[in-house]
Amino acid sequence: MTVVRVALPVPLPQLFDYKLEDFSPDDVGRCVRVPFGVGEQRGLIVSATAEGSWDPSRLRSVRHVERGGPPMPEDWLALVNFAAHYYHAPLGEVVAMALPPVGGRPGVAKLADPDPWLELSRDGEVALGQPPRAPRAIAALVEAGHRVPCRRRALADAFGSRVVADLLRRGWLQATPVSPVAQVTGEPSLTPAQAAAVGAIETSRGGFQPWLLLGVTGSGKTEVYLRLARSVLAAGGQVLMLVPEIALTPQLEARVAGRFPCARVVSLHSAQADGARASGFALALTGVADIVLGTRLALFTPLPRLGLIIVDEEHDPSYKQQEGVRYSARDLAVWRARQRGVPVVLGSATPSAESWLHAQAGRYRLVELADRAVAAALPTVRRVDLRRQVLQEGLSPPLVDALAARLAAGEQSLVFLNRRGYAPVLSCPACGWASGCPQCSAHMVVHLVDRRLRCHHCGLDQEIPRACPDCGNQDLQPFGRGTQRLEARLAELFPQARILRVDRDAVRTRAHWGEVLAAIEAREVDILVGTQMLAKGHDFPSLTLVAVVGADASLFSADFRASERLLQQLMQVGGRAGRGQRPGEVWIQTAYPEHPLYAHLARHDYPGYMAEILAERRQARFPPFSFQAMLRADAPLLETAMDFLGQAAALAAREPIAPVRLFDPVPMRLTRLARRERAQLLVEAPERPALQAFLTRWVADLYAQRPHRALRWHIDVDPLEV
DNA sequence: AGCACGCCGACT
DNA sequence: GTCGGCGTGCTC
Repeated sequence: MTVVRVALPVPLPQLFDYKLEDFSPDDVGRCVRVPFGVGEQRGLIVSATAEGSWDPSRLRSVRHVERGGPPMPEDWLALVNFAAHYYHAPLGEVVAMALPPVGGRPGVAKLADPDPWLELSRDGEVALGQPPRAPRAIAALVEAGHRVPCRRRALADAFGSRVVADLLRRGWLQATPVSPVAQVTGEPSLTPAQAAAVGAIETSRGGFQPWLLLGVTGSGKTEVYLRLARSVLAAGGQVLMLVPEIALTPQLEARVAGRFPCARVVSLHSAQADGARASGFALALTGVADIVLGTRLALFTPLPRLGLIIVDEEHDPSYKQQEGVRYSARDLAVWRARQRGVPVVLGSATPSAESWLHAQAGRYRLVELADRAVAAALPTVRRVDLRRQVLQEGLSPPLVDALAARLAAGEQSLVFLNRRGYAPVLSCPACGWASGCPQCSAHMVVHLVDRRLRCHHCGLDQEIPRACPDCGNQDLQPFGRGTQRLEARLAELFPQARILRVDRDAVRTRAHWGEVLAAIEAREVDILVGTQMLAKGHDFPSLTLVAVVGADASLFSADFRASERLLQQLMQVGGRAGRGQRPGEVWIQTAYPEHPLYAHLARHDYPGYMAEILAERRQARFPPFSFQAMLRADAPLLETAMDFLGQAAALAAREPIAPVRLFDPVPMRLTRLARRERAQLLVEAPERPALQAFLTRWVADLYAQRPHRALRWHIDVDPLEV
């Protein structure tokens, strides 16, 4: 009789012990179904003990152990365990998040390679006869009778899966091991900087080493990743490649798969069907997958042969999960690399302040790709001084002229405004009514395209009122500007131009996104109007002008990370310009042309501005010179949330906590969200261990509280928004 | 988080 | 007489 400790997806900071009659040691890491309360739960065995801490007479029995596949390996359990401790989340919740969804559990069959390399023998050729709809390559293969490996799926497409199954049974077709780098296609020559970067990073193969790969947009970071991947694959390793968003993956996916036709490339992201995610996970777990390409959740992929981790655009905030278990996939990637003794490459043109400081301190090694691989020069940055311009619908005359010039020259322009909708608020000039969201402390945004008012926070969607709800005035005015309004204005100014708006409202699906990219590439668009969707990693070779509208708004934000983020965003979107043969220009409309951020941007001096940011943060003792955690609480009434945080502060004050510092509980900036009032309490410490030690005690105390039933709370370690 | 138990108010 | 409000407590 063995007692197993099971992690269950319940918000309780503990494991649950169960009896397991026919336990075998490799059941550790397996999923189980167990009785829990009146119902049943699915969980994971994380350890086994001779006797648990629980009264043995009250133990219940495991109902079912899922023994259909290999258990989760020990290093994977250590990873989720670390994440649970570091982020102070219940292990069961971390496990539930890290494993693929239940509905898509792969069967035993899917654990094997679903599309293996097969080799056709001479005998097989005879039996096949004339394939009905053979692709040319396979037809040639059959005619020549060569022993050339090909994919099972390709053969099945050509001859039908029944024929292939029959040939396999007769032994005329055999599975053959093929090196993932047996074929490598489309390697261009490397620039000297790329070659140097690859050479440098390769010296660390086979051991833990974080690298910060600093490469301006267009300098060819991806090529460096692919070269590094190649040598890891050749040495029998697996590569984990993280990218910020799903929208980016189809392009990259195609490029990776195209480069290594013999490698099994698996992509993982949250938009996938459960089954696809589960089988990708299984292929990685069984060591079939050579390259795993995915968003932050892919960090939790089990990889028995892991040889390299790549985190592309490491500064991107989407690596931090903002709900549930609030983990940073980038930070965990570095931990994972250390755990497995492999290098990790953090790539960005605009590294985060955190990574930049690590590089300066020598904890990460810095490699730089200084030159653009695809274009001669970086774009010229111009600042349009708004104090000397009369704006018309948000556009200054010089900017309009610049757009007109590009249009005349047959070149593409992009107008960047990070605010979707027509106008951020509808208001009544007569009585001052504004389109406040009834559920949030925010304004409902005017969407003129479909005549709706929408709250961008809770999703509430209403018809635009014909008259003021307060005074009946029929002349309601949209205030401010969003992408829709900008698009409308541009259409007025340039009736002959083909204008395409690209934001989350206009581009809803992945397929649509692909069409949009294709249209831009085919030069079927003259002027793009878009949000940050357009800012990320796409090559638009005919784009020569990027115009930034309304950037000033985040220049003086209360969030200390706002300027870092703005600079990153502007450099990213500016990097879209001039990636073809022609040089690009970036125009920025601003009332503060002398602001150091714009000045550094104009000089393409990221390190220079980063030095300023870091000096300010050091002075103010903000991260990365201090370490933070945020306790957030929400409830229907603000008072409930504030009371809980007050109690939490009192708990902390029971013993001396220096050097940890607690701030006063405050309502969040967006206090009301979806009918819940939110407040937060910031905790800060000069060192991570001090913060962690405090959090461990504090969170245990918090779990022991019995707060108001409507109250929800969570801890956010290393919060991005303060 | 769920879910059951339990103790008080206005209905068929 | 009961349906149902949500306070309280528990889950190996």
